[in-house]
Amino acid sequence: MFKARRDALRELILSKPFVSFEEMSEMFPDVSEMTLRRDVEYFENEGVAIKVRGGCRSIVRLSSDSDDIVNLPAKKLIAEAAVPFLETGRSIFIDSGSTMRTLCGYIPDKRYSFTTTDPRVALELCKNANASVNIVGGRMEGVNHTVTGLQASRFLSDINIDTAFLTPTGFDEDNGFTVASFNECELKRIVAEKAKCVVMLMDSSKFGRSLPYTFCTVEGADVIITDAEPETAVKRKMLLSGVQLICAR
Amino acid sequence: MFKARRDALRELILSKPFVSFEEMSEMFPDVSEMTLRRDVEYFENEGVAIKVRGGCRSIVRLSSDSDDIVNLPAKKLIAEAAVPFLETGRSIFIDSGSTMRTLCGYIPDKRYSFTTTDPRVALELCKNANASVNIVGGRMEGVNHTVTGLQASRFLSDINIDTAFLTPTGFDEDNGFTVASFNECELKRIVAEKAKCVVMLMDSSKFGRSLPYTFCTVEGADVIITDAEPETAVKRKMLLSGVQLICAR
DNA sequence: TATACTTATGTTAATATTTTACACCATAGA
DNA sequence: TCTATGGTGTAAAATATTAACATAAGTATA
Repeated sequence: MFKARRDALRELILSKPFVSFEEMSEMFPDVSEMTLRRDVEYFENEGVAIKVRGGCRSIVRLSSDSDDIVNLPAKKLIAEAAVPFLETGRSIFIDSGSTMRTLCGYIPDKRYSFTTTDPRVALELCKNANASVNIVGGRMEGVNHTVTGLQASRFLSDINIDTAFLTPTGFDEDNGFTVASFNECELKRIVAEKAKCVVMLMDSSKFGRSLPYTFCTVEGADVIITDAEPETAVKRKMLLSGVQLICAR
Repeated sequence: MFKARRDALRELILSKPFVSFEEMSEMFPDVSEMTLRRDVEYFENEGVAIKVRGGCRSIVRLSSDSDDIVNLPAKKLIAEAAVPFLETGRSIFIDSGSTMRTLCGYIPDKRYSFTTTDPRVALELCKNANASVNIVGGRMEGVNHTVTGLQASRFLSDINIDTAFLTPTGFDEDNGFTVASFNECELKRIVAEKAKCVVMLMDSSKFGRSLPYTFCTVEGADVIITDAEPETAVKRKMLLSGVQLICAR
């Protein structure tokens, strides 16, 4: 029955932003590519996906707010590399920012339990029917749309965090991971300290930039995911600290 | 300068769901198709459009949450009528929902102090540089994007509310203002009880509908703003309760 | 149960698009 | 002025998509 195939295919498509015909063929080796093409055409008519060269993209995964994210291609690579660190049944913290919003598009619809300080991240995550989404309450910063303040700190102190996905505004060897605002730093620091595993997502434009407030040192991170090799000295320091360094490309 | 071309092209792309390379070439006969291809690639990286066979599609025209608000004209009238009840220097609560999102567009940029349960409302309010915006923390409901749960209740109990702008899902004479979910009801009830002034925004489609959970009675409201006269009996009851009834038209 | 009919699928050739690679030109900074 | 950078054009090469027809598998009707 072709219905079963379509259902499985739909799930695959909904689970990530892009699926190639190659992947589909791998998943369904017993039907021809032409059939899969026709399936995709069907999904396009259904409004589930749109056909692109080489495969298709799921509509729900297209981030809705088209505010141009700088360095989007790098962030996409990083996001993809970060997905394997998600674990169901654990408490996962997702930071604020465009890198995290990009990540959201790559998160499959499984029974994850999320907490975030970014309302836009929360909205994206809510598209996943199986996810449980918590948003941290508090004062919202007008510019970067992150929640901070006393209420936010209190909120966080009440919950446990297994894995935290964080992003800095800058990073260098001496000061570690830094941000521009005190409040934001405070929040991230709490999260970094509570989390059993800190996964730092950082595109290469952050390298060599240092901002006033450090929320985490190199040693404080467990995993660093980036899109380019850092300088040798920096790299050595990371590896000596026992950090797992991933260069997505 | 290629910038002018890109800007014009961006506008074209944003104006409709699909633009073919043919159309683009027609619009810019003096550049090669290859250049337009490269432009489209640029837009794809920017997150503005996605390449498809034969041209490109604009992301804003696809995004799933370009949710058409039902009965928008009525909601606009109601929103406009609600603005005079906003006061600077007071703690203002804004409910979740499309009526409230409509309201946001009418709020002038003054030194208001807002608290809301709706992340989309929060994002809208943040556009006002002078506003102070607080978002209630807690569990986010996937469907209607409102925050509820124990954390949310606790959050609310810590703050004062002067004026609360609320919306019901249904309203009738016997049951008052009702909603479909227990958690949502719980939250609204807390707000309605804490607020010194309850302003109920309700388009006429809510009349005569009754849902399982009542969060506020007619007497509990101070102002009711709607777009059509309620039945005489209902109207009499409202006026006898000392409620200020406003029919925006 | 047999028959016709619809629908899903496979195969391959024809077609169209996309990419690649390289050359060229203009502009801006040294 | 030289050199580097980035935008652009051209055409061939690689690739993907479509179209057309053939076949199988269900489905409905007599």
